[in-house]
Amino acid sequence: MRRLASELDTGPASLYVYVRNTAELHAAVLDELLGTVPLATESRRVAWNDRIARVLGSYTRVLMEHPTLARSALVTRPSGPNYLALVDCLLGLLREGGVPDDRSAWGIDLLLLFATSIAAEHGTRDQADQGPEQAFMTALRDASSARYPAIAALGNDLVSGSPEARYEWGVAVLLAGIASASRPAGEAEPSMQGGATS
Amino acid sequence: MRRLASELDTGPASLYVYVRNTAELHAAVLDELLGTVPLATESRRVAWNDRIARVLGSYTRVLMEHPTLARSALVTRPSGPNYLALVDCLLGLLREGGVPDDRSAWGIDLLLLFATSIAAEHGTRDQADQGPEQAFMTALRDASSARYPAIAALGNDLVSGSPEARYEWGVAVLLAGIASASRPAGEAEPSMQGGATS
DNA sequence: ACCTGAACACCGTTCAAGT
DNA sequence: ACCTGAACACCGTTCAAGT
Repeated sequence: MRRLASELDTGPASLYVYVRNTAELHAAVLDELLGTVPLATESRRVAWNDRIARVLGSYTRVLMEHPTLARSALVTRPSGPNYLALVDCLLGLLREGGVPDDRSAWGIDLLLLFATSIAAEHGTRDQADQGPEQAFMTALRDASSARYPAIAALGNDLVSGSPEARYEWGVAVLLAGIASASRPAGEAEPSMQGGATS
Repeated sequence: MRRLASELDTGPASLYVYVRNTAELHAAVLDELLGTVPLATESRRVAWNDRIARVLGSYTRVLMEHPTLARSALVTRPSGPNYLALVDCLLGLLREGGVPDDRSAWGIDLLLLFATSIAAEHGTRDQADQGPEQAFMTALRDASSARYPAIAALGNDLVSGSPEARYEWGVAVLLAGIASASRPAGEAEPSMQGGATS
């Protein structure tokens, strides 16, 4: 807020004429950036999974370059026009892939949550402290096989693979799971003791 | 920092003798809290998926009650003894379910990322402003069918279901996907142009 | 009516100075 | 050697006062 204000040569108070708080500012900026992600309406002759992976990848890349926005998007769900267009595009691709409507409705949340949280996690490390992911990795490597037998048994598998390969695999896992896991029955109409309503 | 310091009747500077920064403090507190999650070694005669869902649910519940820690865990990957015990337990359950080692090695990350980010997202809303999830939901409902055809086509499916039902389904999706999506070949040894190493 | 200076109530972190 | 008061450099948000 203060940085933006001084960039605009005013006091921070002036911003509150246009925006209610930081969350709303973040949401507005993010939606503006989302205007740049290409929605895969162009590419023909590409499998629907790959087109989803591509669109989701663009979204992830935008958030990766702006980790603050990713973290913000995680707590304040975006709902700007460009975000809705992204959702619409992904829903269309899932339908194209023959995923049943009720499954893609919930599945879209999973895909976007995954992309957003990966970006919030891995987003540009400011310092050269190489991140705490590495600390976790070495903790896994050094884990005593007496106390943590399963970790020790897995060995190098746990720390293998580039972040990119893991990301791609995550998307594949979600798509496979969304296509195969059926939704619980009787959730269309919330029950009398329902949780989401009111 | 300052709040904890004044709780301890000192200046905030004193804390830096025991802890390097806020992230490290958060990690230490979280690991302490994780000491309370019951690791499913007890329950016999329950399907492995359900036992995973149960353990992951306990983890999620802890984070839900401490949203700040959830957000912190998302950017600074925990690596304390109790977190490692949780990872070890989940790996054991996946193996018990017959999931191949290389898949469960990467799958564990997906499960924990999902739980952590759900908690960061839904964690105790401080105010009574009912959260921005609701704003997104109504945005979906009001989406013009001309601009967002796929959203309009899905209709009520998009906004159906309690958060709990969606969470449970998310875990099911991940487990189904992890079991079915094979890992990309040739990732065990990073290639010469590999990304994770160095 | 529209904008904003100045203040309020906070943060995390550092470091020189104390015991 | 171990601890810490006080300061530094920031935040987001509000509101009375200005034009």
